[in-house]
Amino acid sequence: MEPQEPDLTAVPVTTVLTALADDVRLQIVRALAEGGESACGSLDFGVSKATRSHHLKVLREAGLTRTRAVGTSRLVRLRRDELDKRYPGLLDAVLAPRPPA
Amino acid sequence: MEPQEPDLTAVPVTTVLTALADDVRLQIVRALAEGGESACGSLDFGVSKATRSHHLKVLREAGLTRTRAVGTSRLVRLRRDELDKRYPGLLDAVLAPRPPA
DNA sequence: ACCCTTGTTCGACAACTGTCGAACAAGCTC
DNA sequence: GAGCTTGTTCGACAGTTGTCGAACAAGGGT
Repeated sequence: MEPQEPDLTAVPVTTVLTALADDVRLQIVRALAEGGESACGSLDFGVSKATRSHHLKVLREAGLTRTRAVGTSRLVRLRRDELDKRYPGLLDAVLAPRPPA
Repeated sequence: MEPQEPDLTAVPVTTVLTALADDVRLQIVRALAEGGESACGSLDFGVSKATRSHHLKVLREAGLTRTRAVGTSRLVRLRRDELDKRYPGLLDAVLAPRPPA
């Protein structure tokens, strides 16, 4: 049971949307979109590491990210290309900056 | 006590995504996108009317739909233009048909 | 070997969510 | 007005979710 990283065609849209529909996770995705591959530890958004680990798992299982272990760290990256292919425009739409009002 | 339909700028993205991240609601949105303004009653997707009413409320409060009363019915419609303006590409991305595999 | 760093997993808990039937409200039609 | 149609609201209930601290696991450095 290692690759908890599903094929995108096997993930329902609602699962992807659910994964994106959380503030912490959206911040993580945004950070990954802007900063590229990052260590889990650098993705700190004010929750405990247990909670962060949970959110990263949700993202991974929704097909949004890939994780690889390097030393004691784990590097996480967004599956941008695949996502853009299966959900054209989705990430752009979600991550786009919006006028505050 | 009119149904409240928030200004889109007042709705967090996560709220919109949460509203879309449900199978029944997604079917409703899809039906509205394809069929235009529809009566609540015509939006039957195998849940009780209480549940359907709940989902329509979630959509309305997320700024996705508008509702107006006509006789004993209520006509619901998608706030397409506003949504496309605030979240360019989002609805297109979510509603687009996807290859099954 | 020891410890420190980095993460994951394990309960536990409160909050939220989807669902239903029943009761209620408001408007048509007879 | 009586009754029907169309929806909403009100508990209630089970399931899911976000959160945490604590325990655990694995690697690296000294």
